Amino acid sequence: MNAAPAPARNDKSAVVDAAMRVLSENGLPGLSMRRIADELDVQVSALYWHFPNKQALLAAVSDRIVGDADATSGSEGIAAADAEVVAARLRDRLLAHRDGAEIVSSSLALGLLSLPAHVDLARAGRELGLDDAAAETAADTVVHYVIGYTFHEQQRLYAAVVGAADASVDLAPGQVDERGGSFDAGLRMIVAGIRATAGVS
Amino acid sequence: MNAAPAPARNDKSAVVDAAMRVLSENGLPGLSMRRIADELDVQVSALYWHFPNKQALLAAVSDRIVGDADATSGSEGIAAADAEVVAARLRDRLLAHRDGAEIVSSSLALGLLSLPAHVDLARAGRELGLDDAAAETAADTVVHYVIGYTFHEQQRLYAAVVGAADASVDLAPGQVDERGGSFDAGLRMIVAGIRATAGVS
DNA sequence: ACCTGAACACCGTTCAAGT
DNA sequence: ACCTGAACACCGTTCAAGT
Repeated sequence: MNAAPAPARNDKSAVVDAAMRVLSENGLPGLSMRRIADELDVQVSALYWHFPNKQALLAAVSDRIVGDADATSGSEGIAAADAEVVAARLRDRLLAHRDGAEIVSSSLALGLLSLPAHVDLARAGRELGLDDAAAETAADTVVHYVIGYTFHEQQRLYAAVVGAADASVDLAPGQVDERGGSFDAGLRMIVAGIRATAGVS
Repeated sequence: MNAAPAPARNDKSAVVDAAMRVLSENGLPGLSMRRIADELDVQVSALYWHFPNKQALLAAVSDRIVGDADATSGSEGIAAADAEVVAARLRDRLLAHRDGAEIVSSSLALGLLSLPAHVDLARAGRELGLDDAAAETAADTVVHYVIGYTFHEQQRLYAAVVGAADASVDLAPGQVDERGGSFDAGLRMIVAGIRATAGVS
């Protein structure tokens, strides 16, 4: 008999959905609690029922970016993807969302995010013959490289867009070019180092 | 005959000095234009005579952190420091300033900062036998690693300090430990990769 | 369980005007 | 050349209160 339409209340994941929409339209600088609230037709304070603070919400956004629960990480049954493939996949995910690398970078640094890719990378390292500690180090190294490189790249992309519309990028000392293949070249260097450390012939 | 005490007007470097002081006392989150202005006993708007915006001021702070003009970079006369030494030196500089890695990371991503260490790293790569493009890639790779690792580390340090005084770090899923030697291990892996790529025996 | 309304203590940036 | 004063359009967070 409860007839009233129950005016569409939100849950955690609806809030994250809204945040993803705001992110893709406004970027990280425009991703404010107020804009997210507006997207949901709700007061800002309502968001604080779902998340204790903005960083926690950003961590949930980060989870979504790197793939929280779906089929990216092949767990253990699947044939082990090698480090290069895992790294490239992580990069694609970061690039698929505006300012993805920066958001993930800060959630990770704050210890609010665990990366599925990190697990896969450590496993790949062990399969190459590294011991557990060295495999963790190798995974950290690759993750730092991927995020650092992609962060840098996304900022440049944004600056180029602004610059094209704005024509005032005289501050930056140039080279908006840089080969996309440069990512792969650096990645191959790191993987070569991992192999060398593991003593693979 | 101009007698009046000329009430201590500031220049660019005095503004950066003040910013460095505010940074070391309040960290990056507390580094606001208003606090810098207060440190100088000046109105906020006065800062905009010296710098067009906050990012430009942060770039000047970054220059200071990584060593803008002094004797860090051995230019060409001096015996070439190897990549590991250059990287360790960069890390020390970042660690020497609160939130140093994060500040430098964003200035770098925005293209507002050029790293003396990058030049040294590229030279080290060429000396190992890499061609110019590969040497640039190697330098980028090392820089991304050093900044990413140190950023992560500084955030953990801060979280640990806050957590100790605050006892509310239940958000972070643990491991504030992590060996300091892990940085060197990762760095050695990358350098091994550079050597392998260069084909050194 | 989920939200409103209002407030607090801040932000970066601009601009006319002063000396 | 360097700064003031005042304003504009924002922020994240808290909290009593509502349903």
